[in-house]
Amino acid sequence: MSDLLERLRGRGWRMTAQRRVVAEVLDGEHVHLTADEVHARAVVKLPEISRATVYNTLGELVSLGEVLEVTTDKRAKRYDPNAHRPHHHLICAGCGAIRDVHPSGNPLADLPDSERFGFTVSNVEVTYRGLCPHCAAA
Amino acid sequence: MSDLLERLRGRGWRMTAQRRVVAEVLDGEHVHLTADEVHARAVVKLPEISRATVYNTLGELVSLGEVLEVTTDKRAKRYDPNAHRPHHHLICAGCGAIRDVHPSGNPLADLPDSERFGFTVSNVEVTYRGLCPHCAAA
DNA sequence: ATCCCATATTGGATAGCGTCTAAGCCGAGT
DNA sequence: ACTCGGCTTAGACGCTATCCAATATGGGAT
Ligand SMILES: [Mn+2]
Ligand SMILES: [Mn+2]
Ligand SMILES: [Zn+2]
Ligand SMILES: [Zn+2]
Repeated sequence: MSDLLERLRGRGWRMTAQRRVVAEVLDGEHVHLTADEVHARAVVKLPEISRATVYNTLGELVSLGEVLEVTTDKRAKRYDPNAHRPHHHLICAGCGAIRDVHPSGNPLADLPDSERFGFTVSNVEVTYRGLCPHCAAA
Repeated sequence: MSDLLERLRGRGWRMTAQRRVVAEVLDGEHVHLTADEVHARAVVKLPEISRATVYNTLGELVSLGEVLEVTTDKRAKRYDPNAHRPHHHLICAGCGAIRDVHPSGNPLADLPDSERFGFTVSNVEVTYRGLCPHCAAA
């Protein structure tokens, strides 16, 4: 993701201060931030950036395949900068902590043709749920 | 799910016209309805039922393990009456159609200890995405 | 059959998250 | 420097879900 700005420029993106700052926030920590969390961090570097622009930019990054959306519940969507290494997620039901995980095996191969109903299946998301060590102790 | 009312009564549920109607709606079609879709169908049989009661009842059925919540995107949660036979979901990115699927293999077993980070992992959801035959043709 | 009250229901207010719009701004090619 | 199509902005808006205080009722007790 470090050369994200180069790739985006190469795709004809007009480079603006706002887009640069959003990209920097995502590049900074490999965590799963909500749009408002991204906005809060962006405001530190560019105080006048608006929520709408953060939403717009995140949406574009998702369309370009540079960032993944993670929808784990009915609260805010989260944005995952780790789009280039396939992985799944492990979520604590107590505190909401999210960890990247890399299971062995390929769930796509586990779906037989007879269970595909003629669909063109292109993608699979696996979400493990449980309790983190801290929440399990409580 | 046909003896759902019996099971609920056995658990000390106070039986009301509203709860009966919500249960009947879920029992009727094995599809994945939103809360408002459940409400729309319930109103046909009990015109004065409120949205709040539908939300309350669905939440209770989820707590009791009789119905599952399916969160596939940032639109409305869907309620799955097929809670007693484990399965996963296949979703069309075009029209949003949802199908139950039964993959072979067990994704829980595919998550090695080294990828569990001390979590107590209790549950796994798999969501396949693609295009249904109709949307793939368009 | 009637009473009673803990529990359920109700409509409307409220909140969270995201999208949209109209007006002004600005990057970058010329 | 000029120009213009794309970008940004603030705030309005929409959808989904929850909360609330007032009212109604299921069903055990009498
Ligand atoms: Mn991730
Ligand atoms: Mn299902
Ligand atoms: Zn936790
Ligand atoms: Zn479709």
